[in-house]
Amino acid sequence: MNGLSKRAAESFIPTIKDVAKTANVSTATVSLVINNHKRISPETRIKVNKAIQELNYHPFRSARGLVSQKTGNIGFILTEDHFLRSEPFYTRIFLGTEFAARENEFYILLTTIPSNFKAGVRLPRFVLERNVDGIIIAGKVPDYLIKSLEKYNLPLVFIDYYPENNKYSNVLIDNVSGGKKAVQYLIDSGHKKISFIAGDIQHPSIKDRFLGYKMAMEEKGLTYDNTYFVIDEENPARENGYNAAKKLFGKNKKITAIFACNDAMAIGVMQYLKEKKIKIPEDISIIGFDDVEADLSLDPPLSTISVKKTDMGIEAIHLMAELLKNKMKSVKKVLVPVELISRKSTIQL
Amino acid sequence: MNGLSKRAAESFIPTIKDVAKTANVSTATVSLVINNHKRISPETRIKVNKAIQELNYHPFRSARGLVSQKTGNIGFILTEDHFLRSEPFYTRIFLGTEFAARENEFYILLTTIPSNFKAGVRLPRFVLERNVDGIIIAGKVPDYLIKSLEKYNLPLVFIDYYPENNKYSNVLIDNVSGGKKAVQYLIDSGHKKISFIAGDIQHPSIKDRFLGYKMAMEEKGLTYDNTYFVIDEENPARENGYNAAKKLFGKNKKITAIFACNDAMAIGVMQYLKEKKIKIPEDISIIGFDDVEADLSLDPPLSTISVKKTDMGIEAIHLMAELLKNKMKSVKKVLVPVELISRKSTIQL
DNA sequence: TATTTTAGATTAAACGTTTAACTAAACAAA
DNA sequence: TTTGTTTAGTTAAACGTTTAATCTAAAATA
Repeated sequence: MNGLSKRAAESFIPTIKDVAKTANVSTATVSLVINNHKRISPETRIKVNKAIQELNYHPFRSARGLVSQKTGNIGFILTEDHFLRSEPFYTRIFLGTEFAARENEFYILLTTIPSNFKAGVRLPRFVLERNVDGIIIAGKVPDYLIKSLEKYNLPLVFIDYYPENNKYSNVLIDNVSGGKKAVQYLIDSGHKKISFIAGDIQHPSIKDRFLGYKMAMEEKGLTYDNTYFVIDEENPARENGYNAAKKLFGKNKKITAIFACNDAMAIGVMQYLKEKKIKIPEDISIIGFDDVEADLSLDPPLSTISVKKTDMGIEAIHLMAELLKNKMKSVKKVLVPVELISRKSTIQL
Repeated sequence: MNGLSKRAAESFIPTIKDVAKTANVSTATVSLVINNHKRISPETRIKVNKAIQELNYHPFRSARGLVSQKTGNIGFILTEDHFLRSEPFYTRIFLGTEFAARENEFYILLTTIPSNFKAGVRLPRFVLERNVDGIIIAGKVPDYLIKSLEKYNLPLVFIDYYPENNKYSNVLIDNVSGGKKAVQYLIDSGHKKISFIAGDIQHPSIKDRFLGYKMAMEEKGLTYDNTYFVIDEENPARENGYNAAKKLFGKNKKITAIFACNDAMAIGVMQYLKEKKIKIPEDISIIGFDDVEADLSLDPPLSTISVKKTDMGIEAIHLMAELLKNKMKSVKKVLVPVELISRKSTIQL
């Protein structure tokens, strides 16, 4: 026998006790070395580290978690809707967090909540079981969720959304300049009668895209009125893009270009135009926002404002890392730039 | 004071003790109820459950983990190469595991390892810290990794790869019938001189795709010889597709169609053909394997054998769940079907 | 009735860390 | 010399569960 723990029989996994015994110090000392506490002499430090090396010791995460109340995990919350939707937008953001988490020594726990999360629905398991140190929330979620989470005092970081009270750090798309770029591009291509189509106009991101639209129009001295907009759709989904297009052409026949608040709606619009034998882009140019995979398999491929989804996830992890380390409480906001992608759904007049 | 734990002052998070006190039983009893042990009378069970409800109690994961040595987490290992590559293939599989994990009450911890993992490189942190109950490995990984993992006695499930000893459960693409489908399709389109291009021909999946090629050719009574193949590229990447195409046309001028072992190589081939002003599909038809996002933005879009990546991840979680529940030790293998996707890179002769 | 078995609960130890409180030694100041 | 301070380490409790061993009362058996 080597005098080490009884686990020695099977494939030996050392504990802090084994290290202490080997280095001839107390377990407390080993712990202090691991967490590199100041009050350890260089000699002891070396001695203990040698033992750690020798035994190939690594602290057991669960044991640490129990006493320190820290898990090393970060929760990521998406609505079911956002997780399952055909266009992978939020899942890309999620992958971005996975990317950055590796460098920051975090693990990400993903969960979804019902899109209509409300009283009675239980919170994510990782919250209840206290299995995360902080939470990243991507996309619009019900206010009630945020209220419920607040009781747990976990740092929260939002992506592509922020609750009204505006007291959390977040990562946002530069929606205003995205909207502006889209419309400027259309204007530069010779369009003057440019429509804006949206759903969920209360959503901060959508509002901002609309703002970008208006700014671009006004800067170029172009006028618009209500017959240019259909912004009363409930949510910005394909079918509502279709419906909006129908409404639009019911009230305005002179439009030559459409800026849809996102690609999903743009796709719906295209479907409507096709049914009505309106040619894209010859009769109507159309540009979306988001740059989702589906854009490429459309006929014609959709021009759009591309959002750097991976970067958003990365930025969120950076924010979270700061929150967890510095305990910094100041709210920080990151704007992620966007890029115009010109494909075949837009044309020079 | 309510007589409950001292945490009561702040936002109160109950422990098992609080539940015990409230229900007037021992903590052991509460624990037994939670883990629904048989030897608990119905009355006690009800009483305890009532207390649990009342206090909104949820066991602390770390504490459970410490004593039970179970974490509720599953590790997912990818080589860096596979995580970062432009075509999201393995990340799709990963998302599949995330999808199924939700239903199975697992959390997935993702990590990457250096593509050339070898002695001296440390194992994934979640292994060392004993933070997972099992591991899913996607894509080809060095043998040394598997050897190293074996010491930890964790259930292993492989996706799209399996080590030589063949003693682990795994989820594989139906590569043989995929290869067959691709080539049958070309033959049905009138092609007779069909080339096969590959890298890493030792890889079981690639080998099987080649096997499918041969079977299809032979079934239709078509002959082939070495001038039809370039299979000595090191790995199936874009640049090697390019190189392989160059070699191919160096030794065989009569080819009318190419079956590339995957889309990455197919893309490389297309690049070569373009440079040489060889028209796709008029002069040469080309079909790939995998169905990655990039296929759609090619000119022309690439015909391919589509692999259900999400399904592969889901199946892996199912296998893992079985392993963890039943402790079933028998090796199980799942073949995921594939589908021919005809785009514009192939033509009827 | 006396004895054994069983059902249902409890006691107490254990899991592997961290950390507040303590101690002993070395040193400095008076 | 005494007293106080600093440094480097130890002791022991605590974190919140699970579970083997034990206990007790009731039920079953002889």
